[in-house]
Amino acid sequence: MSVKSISKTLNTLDYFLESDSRKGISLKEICDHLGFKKSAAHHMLSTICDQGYLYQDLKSKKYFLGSKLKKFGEVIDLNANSFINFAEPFIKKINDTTGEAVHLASFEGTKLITLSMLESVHPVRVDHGFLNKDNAFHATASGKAMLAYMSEASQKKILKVKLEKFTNHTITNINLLTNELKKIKKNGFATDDEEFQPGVFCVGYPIFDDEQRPFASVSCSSPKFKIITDKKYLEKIKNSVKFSALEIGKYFKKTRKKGDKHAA
Amino acid sequence: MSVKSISKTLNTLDYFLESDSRKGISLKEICDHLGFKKSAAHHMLSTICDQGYLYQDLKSKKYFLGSKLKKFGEVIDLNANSFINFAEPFIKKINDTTGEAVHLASFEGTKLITLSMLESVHPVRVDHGFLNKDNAFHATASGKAMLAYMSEASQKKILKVKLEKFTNHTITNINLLTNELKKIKKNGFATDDEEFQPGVFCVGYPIFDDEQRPFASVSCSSPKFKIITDKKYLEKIKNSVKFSALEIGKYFKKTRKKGDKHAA
DNA sequence: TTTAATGTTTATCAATAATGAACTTATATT
DNA sequence: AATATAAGTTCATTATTGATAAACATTAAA
Repeated sequence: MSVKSISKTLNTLDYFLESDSRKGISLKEICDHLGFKKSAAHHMLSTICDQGYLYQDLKSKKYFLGSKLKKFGEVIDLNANSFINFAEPFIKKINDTTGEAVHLASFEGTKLITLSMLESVHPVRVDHGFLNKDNAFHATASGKAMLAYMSEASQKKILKVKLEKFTNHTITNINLLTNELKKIKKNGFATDDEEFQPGVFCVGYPIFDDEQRPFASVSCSSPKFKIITDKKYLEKIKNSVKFSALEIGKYFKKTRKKGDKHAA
Repeated sequence: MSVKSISKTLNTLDYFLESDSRKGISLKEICDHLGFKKSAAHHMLSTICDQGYLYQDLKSKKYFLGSKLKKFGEVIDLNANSFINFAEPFIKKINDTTGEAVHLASFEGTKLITLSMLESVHPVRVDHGFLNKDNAFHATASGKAMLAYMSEASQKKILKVKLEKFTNHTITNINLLTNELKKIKKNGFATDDEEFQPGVFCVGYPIFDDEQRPFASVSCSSPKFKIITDKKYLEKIKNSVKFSALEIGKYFKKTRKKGDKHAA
């Protein structure tokens, strides 16, 4: 069960993030885009403004992001940036050797998140930019690479949602997926054979923390036809991703302390 | 009228900001601190997690700030940082010459906000750190310096809330305050004579944007007894703050464009 | 100045969020 | 390891609350 007025509120904040809100957003625009009645929206926005998450310009009546939200960024930066920075050169290395798009992923609860990415440098490139992968744990190499090494309990929680069918190749059957995960654990890496986007083949390796739990993953995406026509190409990618995944994993040997979070 | 479930939600997010949430916060702790029933809190938190603003660790069940909140920081940084950076050396200059605490303030809607600050270097120092000044427009030199130069309509909106009495000197009568604002406009600067904190005297000058509207203000806080015992001290502070306020105002002559926000 | 459009307030009513109990899972203690 | 205790989750019920629509106010446009 979810609380409707909370969803609406957070969807509204999302809208400020997606659209260019620097010149403010009017009540009307918010209602039009999110399907709210102006009266209800007004109550909602007043409440949000009271708390300082948004504010309303006194003259134009338009709404702006409140500086309080900036503080969250500062707090979260403190936590996550050092890992991303550590990983950066190794992500770059995959990108340099393969020329393909590379993604560093992690997860928050049951959601797959993208920590950083580098795009393909090839003319025919795989461009999935910052596609929302929230619910694509089961359909991506990044997701499956982590999933395979999680406890059964964690797997269950993540997979209890309906497995969305992104392409004809997406594995939406839980049993088939469980088998796939076992295979991944045996092989040490995951693939995504057009399961998320047609024509795109990905290879993903898990990154383990100091307790040998999957904390993140790196993946490399390439056009499927290249994999088919050049058998050695897949090997090249696999080697590159594997190497970087191992190197990034060394982050935890240096810096992480016991009792930290991320105990999936 | 405000929407209760929204307030609760945002208060909850605030709690993550105030407390050190890096190791997660339990449902219990949230309930204890904010006075929620665990059942209701669970519904609320599930909804927030669905939207990615928080997430729940699969094993420990504790809640963490979601990386989505980081994105707000990035967007807002883009907007505001350049002004703060521009102002920084002039804030520093006041701090250097007086040794007292200096604040750069602005406002969002009807809320007074602190953009940056430097603490006093004196042994007996005025330490109001990051005291929440949301509702202290009427009781601070920063607030009054901006208020004095706003349109009547804007003044009215800001002052329609109950004027909180922080000290015996706080002006809580709207008529007295209106007179005070007129005097400020005539003098060109505002003072806070123990109106916000006992024993603290502040001087504040407004900073105008390219349309001659008050956009921000600088203030300098010193112990009241220094002002009393050394008559020249106040002049020294006033000169220093005035100079910096004027210099910071030059920001708008260079960079700001028409049609921007902040049309108070 | 009039009209249109957007934003704000209010009172009412149906929908929804809060409740407490039952249940499950995790943690602590013996 | 077994039990006890505490924390987290789910469910059905009911009262509260948030959505509504209409009236009102303000701003922008004609």
